[in-house]
Amino acid sequence: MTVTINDVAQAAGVSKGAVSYALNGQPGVSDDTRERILKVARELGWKPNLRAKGLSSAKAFAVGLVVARDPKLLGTDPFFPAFIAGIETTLVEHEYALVLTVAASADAEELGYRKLAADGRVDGIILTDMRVDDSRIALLQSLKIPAVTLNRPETSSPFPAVCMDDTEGITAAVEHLVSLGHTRIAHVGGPQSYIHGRSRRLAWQNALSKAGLEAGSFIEADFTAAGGLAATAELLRSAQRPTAIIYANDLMATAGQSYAQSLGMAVPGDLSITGYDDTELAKYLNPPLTTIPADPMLWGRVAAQKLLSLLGGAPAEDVYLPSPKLVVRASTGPAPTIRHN
Amino acid sequence: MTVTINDVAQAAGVSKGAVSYALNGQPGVSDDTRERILKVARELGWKPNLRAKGLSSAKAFAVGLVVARDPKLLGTDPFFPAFIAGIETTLVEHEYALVLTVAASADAEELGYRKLAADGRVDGIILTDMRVDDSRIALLQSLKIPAVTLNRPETSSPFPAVCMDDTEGITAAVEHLVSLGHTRIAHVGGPQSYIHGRSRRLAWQNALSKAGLEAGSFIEADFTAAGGLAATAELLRSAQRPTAIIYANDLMATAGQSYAQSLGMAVPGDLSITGYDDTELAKYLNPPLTTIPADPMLWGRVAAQKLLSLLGGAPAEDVYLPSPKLVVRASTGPAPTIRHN
DNA sequence: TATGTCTACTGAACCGGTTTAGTGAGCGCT
DNA sequence: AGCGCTCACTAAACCGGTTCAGTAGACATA
Repeated sequence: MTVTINDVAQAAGVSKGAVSYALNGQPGVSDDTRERILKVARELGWKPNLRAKGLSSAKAFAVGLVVARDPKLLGTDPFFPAFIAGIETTLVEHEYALVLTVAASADAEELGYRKLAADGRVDGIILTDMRVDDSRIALLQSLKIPAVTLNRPETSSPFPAVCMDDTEGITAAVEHLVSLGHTRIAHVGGPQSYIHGRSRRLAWQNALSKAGLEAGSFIEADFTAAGGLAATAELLRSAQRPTAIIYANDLMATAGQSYAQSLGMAVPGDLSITGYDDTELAKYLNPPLTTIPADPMLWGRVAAQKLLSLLGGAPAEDVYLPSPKLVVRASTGPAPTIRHN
Repeated sequence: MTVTINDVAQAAGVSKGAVSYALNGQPGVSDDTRERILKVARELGWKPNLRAKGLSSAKAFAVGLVVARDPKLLGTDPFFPAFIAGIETTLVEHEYALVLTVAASADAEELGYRKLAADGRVDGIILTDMRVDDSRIALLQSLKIPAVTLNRPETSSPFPAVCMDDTEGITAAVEHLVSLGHTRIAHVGGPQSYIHGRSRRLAWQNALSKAGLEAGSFIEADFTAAGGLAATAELLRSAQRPTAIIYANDLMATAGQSYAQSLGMAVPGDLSITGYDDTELAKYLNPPLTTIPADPMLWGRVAAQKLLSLLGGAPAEDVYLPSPKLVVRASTGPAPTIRHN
């Protein structure tokens, strides 16, 4: 049936061991013999059996990703698909596979990691959506499974981090709005338990104070359209109605924009809006959305590279990716001169 | 270190074989012995080694999914994430894992399937986005790997199909628009090389003729926002400008709606719009989008169930899921009485 | 009592690789 | 010539399960 290492050994007139050495580039065979073995293997069309390799070398040749999201909301998340595509571009080059787990609850998430480890499904894991005080770091340490994190967590982590600074983009958004004359710039953020939820809020806050403006209104939402709408409604209802809102992602921004328009407000005439992610839809909205690209493909590609090199024994050094730059479109404009409230 | 079957055998005072029989519920051991072995295994905290199991039983305990999409557009696809989540809900219950491959080109896609098979990474595969004359069916047959397909392909396929009829929803959309007085109902479809691209167009076409209307304008787009916009532009430019457009997915509908609005048209005053998918964003748009839910979660769950039962030796019978019903929102309304063209 | 059958189990082969221990040949050195 | 060393390779153990062939003992049957 399928050709095994034994067939190759027999055909080449050597032992299994010699074949193994020859094919793994290890010493123990002469150059002549090695070449002969390789030739025979090629002729026979031999492919190492991954399962056998895995058993004897205690490796899985796969990396894992656990996506913890409400499955109903997962479809609207522009990050993961592209992120996974990025991971894949690296993995295919190294004969690795991606094992994906989706977890709906925190318990399921932990179980997901435990199972991947216990079953030896993966050799390493990519941790995304880092949280403040993230318990997964200790978990993976106790499971003795290597990992890389997206951005460096605040708690000490032995795992290398692949970092992409989001403060620069948010800061640029604030400065852009300030230059347009806005003074009431609100922020609709993601959950503050996520470090990217926090860092975006802090960047917004700092940029405001740097511009000499008083603290703006902040509402903690949840990255969903529903949450973005609710937050927007609350902001527009308030006495100190903002003239611009910086959203922590495009989805909330889009929902907010639609909501404002449904109230009869003009965007950007009455309200300027910025998002984060630069989803494909952003430039096709009416008006097109000013936003900050997240480049999840690149992030995935580099994270996988880092993980593989870590598995290969490389030191656990952080990687820094270029900060994404603000993309200005038509959802931001000069601050209204006449106040509507 | 980790406890193996040998440890259990030794502790229970029996042979490896007996332990294997006992733990797999196979005959060959008495009830007394079986119970004793199970007890010892439990006490020792034994977990079968998946790699060893895989090697000796020639199974991977995993199923595969190859997603063929332009990675840049993948993020906007609401289908896959939820579909994958659905698959997962089934797999976790059966100790199976999901191996995900992302392919950017047709070549990469075929290579993806070949690799999954050659490496024995998976025991079965779920085929999505079925195409007219889909070469993957023959490919998987030649690779001797079981599969299930989403909807039944037109070419003969030995694989069970998990079917969700989309014609009923599209038909309902046409009828809904007809009842609102529309007579020029256009369709912006997906690539006609996909069976769901075709079936939606045919459903639209048939519903029109059934309503006694003349054939409407059809434009083949590509399920992307850019494509939706371009198609909409073309339709609105034409002499026979439609008063309603049925889009094959929400993304194109959203882009089309924004475009029409940017031209100063009112939705639904001047133009009624329907989508397909019922993405989370749909109900938060301005106006909220009339659309047809796709329920990818359910689809994924059932597809995985079907695949696992197929792997278990069950016969390859098709499964039929309930047809999704049209969700009417504010993007559809009475046909304009005064023509703008 | 001799024979056959069944049950309950053992020992070993097997899956297809990796790795370790061991061996014979060839070589340099004294 | 004799010693030790390295090189190139083999045989076998090993990873941790499954499964097949064989066997001892209990029991029924003629």
